[in-house]
Amino acid sequence: MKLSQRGEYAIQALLVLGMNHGPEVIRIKDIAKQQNIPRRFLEQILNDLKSGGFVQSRRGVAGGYRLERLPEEISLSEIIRHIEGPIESSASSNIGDKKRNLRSDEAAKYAINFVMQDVRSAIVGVLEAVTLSDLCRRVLETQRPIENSSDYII
Amino acid sequence: MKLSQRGEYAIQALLVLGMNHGPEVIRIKDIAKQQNIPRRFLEQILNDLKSGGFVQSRRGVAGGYRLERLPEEISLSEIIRHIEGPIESSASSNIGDKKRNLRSDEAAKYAINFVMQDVRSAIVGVLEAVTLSDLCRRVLETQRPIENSSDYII
DNA sequence: AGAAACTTGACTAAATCGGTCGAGATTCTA
DNA sequence: TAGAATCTCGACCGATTTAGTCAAGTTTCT
Repeated sequence: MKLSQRGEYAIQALLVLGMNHGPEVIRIKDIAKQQNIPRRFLEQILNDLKSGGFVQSRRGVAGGYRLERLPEEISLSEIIRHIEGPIESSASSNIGDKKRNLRSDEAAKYAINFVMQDVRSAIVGVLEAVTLSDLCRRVLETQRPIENSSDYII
Repeated sequence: MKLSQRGEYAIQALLVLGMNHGPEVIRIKDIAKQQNIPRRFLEQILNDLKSGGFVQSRRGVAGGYRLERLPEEISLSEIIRHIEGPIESSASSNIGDKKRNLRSDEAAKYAINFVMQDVRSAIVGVLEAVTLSDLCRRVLETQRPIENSSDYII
């Protein structure tokens, strides 16, 4: 299970928008700079996220992006499914429910597909449980681990 | 999580060898025909499985392949790991244990990687639990679902 | 000796990936 | 109302990966 660069960038961008969640809008340029993402590439990705209903945009000189939904209501599985295509491949539905009189290669593929379906369920299970705001929290913890630490007295 | 064609063929081939497990050897040609796999491509794959210690080969006119290990002792995770490369990407180890003073893109990547690690564990968990012989059993069930069925009386 | 099989490594066509680019549409501000 | 800043849309491109082919071997049986 490898997350594509595109997918990782998408989550990074959403993470920035999630960290600065509010009515105001953030420019592509700033996201690109902060997260070190190629700007033109990020344009594509944000556009895609917009058509997926994850973000809103404002054009013009004071334009930019903001989240369209609450960070608590966006799960990683949705993001990844939209950006990388469906996690559960539809290949299984070819044979699907016949289950009888299969050629031996079909029988083999069917059995393999059965366990791959379990794999995909497991993946979705994990990703479903993690929201954008969960991820934001983790970033905060990572970035400010020193506050309230006892060995930080002058 | 998409299984590559190569990976699917590999499992299909092992499945054939698992179904006919014994001292005798099975020809590439027959596996290819039964599973409808391009013969030249299958040669490559079986070779790869051989170097991975999954199968043995015999050359010459009465040659062919057989399993090197018992079907009960070959897990899907091993097969897939060998044929598709490691499931757990090593990308995480770049940052890994610093966890402090990260640039914001590093912090984001770190958080993302954390959950992806969970995803990979979940995948491995499923694949680890399924052996080749489990898969063989399933194929048998699929191919002969009618035996002992009450509506199969002449 | 010859046929039948595996072995090895190079090769190729097509798809995907990561990314760039140009030209346009919108909106703010002076 | 001009111009600058910003998002928008779609075409394009080079590198890598994937799926598969091929040729020339080597080994073994008969």
